Amino acid sequence: MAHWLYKSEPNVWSWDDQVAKGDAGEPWNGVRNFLARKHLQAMRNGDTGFFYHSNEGKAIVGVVEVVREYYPDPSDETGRFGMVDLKAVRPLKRPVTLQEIRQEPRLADMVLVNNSRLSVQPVTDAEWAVVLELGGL
DNA sequence: GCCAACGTTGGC
DNA sequence: GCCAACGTTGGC
Repeated sequence: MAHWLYKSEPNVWSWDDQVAKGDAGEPWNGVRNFLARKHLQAMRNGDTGFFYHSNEGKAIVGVVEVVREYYPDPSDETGRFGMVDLKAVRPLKRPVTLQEIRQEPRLADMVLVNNSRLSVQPVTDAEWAVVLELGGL
């Protein structure tokens, strides 16, 4: 099973918003980047990912799961981009901040550190375990 | 609020 | 198919 990281500005779509949707999940729409699309297309039902708050908070705050695989994004007029549905699984006991991630040698290769602008990123199994550990899970 | 980094667009 | 210009993102 693969792992991912999703970035969202909390004033647009926050972890609390995601939790409020419950098990029904919510489309992760609005991606307009080809590399991010590639990652979305590679996702499978049951894949888990981190929910990251950019700008405000700058921290990984929770775990989400893919509940619907890639399908067209109706908000994309060009028809080139799609989305997946995500549901909230559980929050981290404590948020893992970007600062902590930068200071952790085992996370030096995380995409978040090296290409912070990519909105949907792959996370390796090793990185997944380290972040869960830092987050108290 | 600034600015660096990056991805996309469009002219040639 | 290249590359300059532009727009956007996101950390600080």
